[in-house]
Amino acid sequence: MGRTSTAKDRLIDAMIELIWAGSYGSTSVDHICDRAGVKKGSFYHFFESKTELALTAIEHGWTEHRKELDQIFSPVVPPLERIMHCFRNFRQEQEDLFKKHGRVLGCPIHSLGAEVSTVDERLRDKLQEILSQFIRYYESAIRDAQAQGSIVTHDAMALARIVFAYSEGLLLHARMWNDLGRLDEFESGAKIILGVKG
Amino acid sequence: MGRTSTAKDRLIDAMIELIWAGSYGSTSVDHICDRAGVKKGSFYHFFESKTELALTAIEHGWTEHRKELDQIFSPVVPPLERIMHCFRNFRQEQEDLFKKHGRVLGCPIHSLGAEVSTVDERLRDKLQEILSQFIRYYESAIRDAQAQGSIVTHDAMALARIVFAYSEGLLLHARMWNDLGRLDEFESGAKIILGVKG
DNA sequence: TGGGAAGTTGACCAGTTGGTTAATTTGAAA
DNA sequence: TTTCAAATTAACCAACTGGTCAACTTCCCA
Repeated sequence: MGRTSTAKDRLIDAMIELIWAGSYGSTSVDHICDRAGVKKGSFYHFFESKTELALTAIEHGWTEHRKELDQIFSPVVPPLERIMHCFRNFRQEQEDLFKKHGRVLGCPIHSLGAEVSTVDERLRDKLQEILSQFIRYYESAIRDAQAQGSIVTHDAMALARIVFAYSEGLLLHARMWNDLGRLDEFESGAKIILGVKG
Repeated sequence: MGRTSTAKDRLIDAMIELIWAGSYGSTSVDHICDRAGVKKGSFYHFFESKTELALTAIEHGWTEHRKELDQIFSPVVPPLERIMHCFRNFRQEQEDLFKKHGRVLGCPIHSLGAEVSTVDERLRDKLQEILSQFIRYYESAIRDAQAQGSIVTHDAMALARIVFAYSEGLLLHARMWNDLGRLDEFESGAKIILGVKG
């Protein structure tokens, strides 16, 4: 079997951190290796290319995040509460990152998407796939809310897309202004969009 | 006085195009020079650094864009029509870019902001400034709509921010999916957010 | 206990990065 | 027509880019 190693995971973690804190372009293979405590030779032992590691890292991050989302969006929870809880979760996550990095980092999928979608189609496809999955959480919650009568809409999907676009926009602003306060509007904004009072 | 030259403008145009079509990271000084038909020595004759050119280019692009916005958001136009017209204008602009580049490019300020805001603070500040100015168009239109009674809200600024975040999110999706169709929702989405029927 | 698969290492590569320089050409204005 | 400030050019730089490789070490498992 040969020896075992944690280098692969360390590389994945380093990649996620560096892209999130900076950008894809600002994250060089050397930086990744330094951060992970891995020599470049080992890097290319585990990954074919930088793009390949990015792909793996994104996939890995999403798989982790989905676990949380599946709990937050559990059908057991009242539909609108799911969405509000999700937003509160975003805010908490950004707060934790702020404590660690001294910066609001926003959503890595979107920041990365904005950067690479015209440049690297394999990354773009992967990011698309993740976002397509993400929006389904909103979609089904909104559909449930509609069925339950807590909101009124004739097009749950359209509403989900608005909420989604809105949340991304807000996260991006929080990153650009390095201001957690921007995320306070999350819930009130969602209520306005969904037409809920309170 | 010495000789005159258009090289500076050509560099600015090339920078805007390349960043918009790709990213800041994917846009090298050599690429810019090639595109502009300018030698690197001349580049550094006109600009201190790549960042300096980016700053100038962004400023220049915004100055141009503002001319259009000032017309679209003229107080003479009914307030909600201003916003709808602005969105139709976005869509038209993206359509033109699509014809030219074969890609939906989205909003360069946001794509760039997502990429560089944690990395280059001078660029970040400039982008912040532009976005802060932009949102004022929405803000005053919404305030006018409120005064005029065509919408009901107790916080025009908050509503403006929602519309703004939403529009950015949508533009980013259009870029990521390379799909102009995503921009069709612009007006209907804004109407839902603003609580207008139709 | 030892064989061998798996992980590690550092030296190496060619191409690109942002940026510099000194010499040269140009053309607007006096 | 001269002048000289401004523009152009090509050659150059060190640092860094993503990526390769052959030799070497480790340690799981039979």
